[in-house]
Amino acid sequence: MKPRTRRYHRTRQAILDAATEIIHEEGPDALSMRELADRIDYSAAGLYEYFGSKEEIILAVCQEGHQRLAAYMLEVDREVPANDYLYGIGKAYVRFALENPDHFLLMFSYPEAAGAPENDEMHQENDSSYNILLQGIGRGISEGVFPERPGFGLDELGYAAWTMVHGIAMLRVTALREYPLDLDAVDDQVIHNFLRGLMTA
Amino acid sequence: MKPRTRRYHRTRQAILDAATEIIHEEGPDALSMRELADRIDYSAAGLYEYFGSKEEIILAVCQEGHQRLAAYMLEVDREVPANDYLYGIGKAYVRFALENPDHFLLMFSYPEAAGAPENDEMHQENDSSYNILLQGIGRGISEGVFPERPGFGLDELGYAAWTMVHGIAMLRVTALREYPLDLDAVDDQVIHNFLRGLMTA
DNA sequence: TGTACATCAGTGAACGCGCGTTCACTGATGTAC
DNA sequence: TGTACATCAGTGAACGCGCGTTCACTGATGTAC
Repeated sequence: MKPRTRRYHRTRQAILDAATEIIHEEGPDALSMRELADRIDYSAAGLYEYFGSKEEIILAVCQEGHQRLAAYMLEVDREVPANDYLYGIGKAYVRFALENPDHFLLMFSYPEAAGAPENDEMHQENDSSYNILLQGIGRGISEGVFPERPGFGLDELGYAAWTMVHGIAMLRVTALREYPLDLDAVDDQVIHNFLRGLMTA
Repeated sequence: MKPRTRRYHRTRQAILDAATEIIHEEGPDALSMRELADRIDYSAAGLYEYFGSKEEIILAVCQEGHQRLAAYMLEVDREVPANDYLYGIGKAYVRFALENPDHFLLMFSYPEAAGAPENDEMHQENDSSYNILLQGIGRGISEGVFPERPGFGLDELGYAAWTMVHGIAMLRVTALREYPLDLDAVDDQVIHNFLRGLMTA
C-alpha cells in the first residue's frame, strides 16, 4: 500500500495547490471542480477520490493558509527587544495579507477552519498565528514592558494587537487595494503608535 | 409623470429593502433575483424595470449601507471633549458592524461602491463615514490633543483610526462572531489605549 | 513464465438544479376626440 | 358620456449556462497459482 499512500498524498497536495492558484489568480468565486480538475489534467469526478466535497477542499485550503500565515510570523527574528519583536510579527501578518490577498480574505470567510481563539483544536496547536502572537505578548509581559492594568491581561492585550494588525491587513486588501500612497511606511508609524498606547501607563 | 415617478421610487426602495433583508437574514449568497421578487410579491422580470442588473442592485445596497454607517456616526454627541468624541464614533462604527454583520461584510467586498478615500465622488460627499472620522480627527488636531509628528498628519491619523475600528469590527463579525466574552467592555479599553498611543509624544 | 482474476485510480457522460436574463404578451390605466 | 387607441407596468415561460455530484464503465496494475 505504500506507493498508493505516497501517490495519494502527492495528488491531494496537487489539488490543494491548484485550488490555491485559482483563488490567487481569479478569486474564490472562480473556484469550480471542473476548472480545478483541468488545472492538473484530471477529471472532475476524480477529485472525489481525494475529497468528499468542494467544501472540504476549501476548508483544507483555508487551513493551509493559516499554516502559511503562521510560517510568516515564525520567520521573524526573535533576538530583539520585545516591542521590536511584536512590531515584526505585526508586519509579517500584514505582509502575508498583501502577498496573498484573496487567500487571506477566504480564510476569514470560513471561521470554522480558522484560528479563532475559541477553537479548542487550534488552541492546542502551538504554531497557530494567534498563539505566536500571544507568546510574543507574554514575553513582553514577563519583561515588564506593559504597565499593569486591571482586567487587561494577556488575552486582552492579544485581542488588541490582533485587531490592530487585522484592521490594517483588511483595509489594505479590500477598500485600499490600489491605494497610491506608501502605506508600508505609514503602517510602521501606526503600529508603533499603537504599541506605545499599550505600553504607556 | 409625477405619480409614475413617485411610484417608481417607492418600488425601487422596496426592492432595496427586500435585498437588504435577505442579506441580513440569509447572507449575501442567498440573494437571487427570484427570491428578491418573491419577497415583494413581484416577478423577477419586473425587477429589470428598476435596475439594469443584479449587480446594480448589490451596488445600491452597498451604497445605502455606507449611508447608514455614516448615520450611526452622525448620531454621536459632539458636545464632549475631542478624544471622547473620537471614541464615540469609533464605537458607533463597531456597533453598525455588529448590528448589520452581513451588510457590513458585503460593503467591504465591493470597494467600488465603498467609501474609499481615493474615490473622488465620495470625497466630495461630506457625510461619508470616512469624512466624519476625518473631521473628528481635524477637530482633535486644532484642539492640540495630538503631538506634532513629522509625516503623520490628518490623513495618517485618519488611516490609523480607521484601521483600528475596522479591525475590531471585522474580527468580531468573522472570526469572533460567537465569542463568549464581553468584548464590548474590552473594546472600550482597546480604543482608549489606541487613542492614548496617538496622543502621547 | 503464463494465465486468470481482482483491484482500483481515473473517466466521460449525464442528472438535476438554480441562476441571471430575455421576450412576447396581458390587462389595467390614461388620453383624444 | 362614450369610444377607440396608446402607453406601460408587470407577468409566465423559456433560454442558455455553469455548477456539484453521481455512476457505469475502462484499462492498467498487482496477485495467485
